[in-house]
Amino acid sequence: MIPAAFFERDPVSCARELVGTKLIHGSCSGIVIETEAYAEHGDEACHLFTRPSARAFAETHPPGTAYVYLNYGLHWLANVLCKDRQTGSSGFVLLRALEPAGGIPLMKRRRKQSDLRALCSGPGKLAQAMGIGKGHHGKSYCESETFCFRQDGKTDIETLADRRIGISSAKELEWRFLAKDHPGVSVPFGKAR
DNA sequence: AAGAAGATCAAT
DNA sequence: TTGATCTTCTTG
Repeated sequence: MIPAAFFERDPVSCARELVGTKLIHGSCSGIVIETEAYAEHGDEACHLFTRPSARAFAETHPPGTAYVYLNYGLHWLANVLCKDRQTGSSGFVLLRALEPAGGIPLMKRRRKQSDLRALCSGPGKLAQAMGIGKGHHGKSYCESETFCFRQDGKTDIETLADRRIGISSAKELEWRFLAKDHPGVSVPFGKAR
């Protein structure tokens, strides 16, 4: 499994390098094909800028912890907490899309959706398909083989940087990372508004 | 106490 | 393009 030391860096590096790894939860797994970085400093879109509760969370949890929250009252979104060893500053990596790998029948049931392409092609869909929700908030991705990242994903992926999706501030930062030409991403390269 | 905004998704 | 649905934060 990827150790907590991996997340003791800035969130942009973590987000970029998570692309191509494999996310595991129980019997389900998928190759990470899209992520976004959110940083404590210089990023007004980050919850660490807008939400006191997120700052408290970052202070009381170690790097590699899941930060899971409900968005629009409907969708759970899964993040990983990062803390730079050098600077001490924090950030999050939002998991935005996977290429389904294992446990696909269960993912289809959770999503009520049989089209492989539509299973994990967005942060809300990904969390729903993988069964990640409220109960995972505060759990470490680095302590159990049944909830973690592994390096046995894909090594031949070319990763591109692009603007982030669905935010109203700090739109110019190219902190979304996606697998080049992959059909399973939430929004194709260059189509972010 | 009440209002607004929000890292989305599926249906129209 | 819109409605669904609720938590968090801000304002009064």
